[in-house]
Amino acid sequence: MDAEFNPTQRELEILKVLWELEEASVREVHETLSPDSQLHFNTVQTQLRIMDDKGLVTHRREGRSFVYRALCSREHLSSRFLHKLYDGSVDQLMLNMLSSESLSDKELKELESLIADARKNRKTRRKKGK
Amino acid sequence: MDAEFNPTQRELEILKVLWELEEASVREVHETLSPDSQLHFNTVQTQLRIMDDKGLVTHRREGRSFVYRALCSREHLSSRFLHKLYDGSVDQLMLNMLSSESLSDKELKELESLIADARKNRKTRRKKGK
DNA sequence: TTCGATCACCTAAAAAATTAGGTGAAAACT
DNA sequence: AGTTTTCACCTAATTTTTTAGGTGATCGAA
Repeated sequence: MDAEFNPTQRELEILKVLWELEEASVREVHETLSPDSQLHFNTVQTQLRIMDDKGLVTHRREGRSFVYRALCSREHLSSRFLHKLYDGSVDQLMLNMLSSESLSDKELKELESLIADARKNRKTRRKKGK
Repeated sequence: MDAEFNPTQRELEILKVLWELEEASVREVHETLSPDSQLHFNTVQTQLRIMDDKGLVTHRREGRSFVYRALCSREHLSSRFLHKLYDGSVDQLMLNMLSSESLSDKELKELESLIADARKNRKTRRKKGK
């Protein structure tokens, strides 16, 4: 895959649908993405074909139609984006997000326990030898 | 500013330069962005003008040249991107990043106290009104 | 079996992003 | 003073993204 990969706005939306549905035909993507058919069916189809060319998604045949699947995960994408933005210093990002208004108190509280868990898991993992 | 704002690849690079330098003339941005002048000076200049039109940056005159400044922070941008990607459930992302190998134990520990601090500060701020 | 719906595929128009050439004015240098 | 450099500004070519029309094949229903 491309190292310098940056999904387009629309590509992102399509990826989100694929992540949600795991796998989806053009029709399914189209209907999920644009239930009121603002977007033309063919538009989505072309987009998916282009994304396929780019190596962003794959497809397999199922009967008469194609079933698409994303080739990169949500985490992969966000991680790459953040690394690009913060030049690798992810903890800097974390700090920033924590001090920003973007997280609710609830999220903050949840985070606290998440981190505790993460640390616990690390220890266990290390004892078992990675 | 635009609610549905998505910076372009190049726009992102330029923003990064502006974040780094706080403020910068076209020349400074150009030289930082492309020290070997792969990119034409005018290219950067045009890009900055467009970004100015979009409300992504501002400029002020300083002598004969313009000095540009970013109108959105790194945190703002990443926060927005992540919210878009994760539909608001940022803790999901955090969890993922925590379980990844990108953070050391030390960083993890620091984060823990950071979160504690953040929560404390929130409470204080709320008591004071706002 | 005929008709309409659905599909992949081909094509291309429209819009946006990216790049840079050219001009004239102001500044700096010689 | 004359030449070169630097700048904003104007313009446009190129590329990429976004959109969708048209064709023919296949499938299902009437």
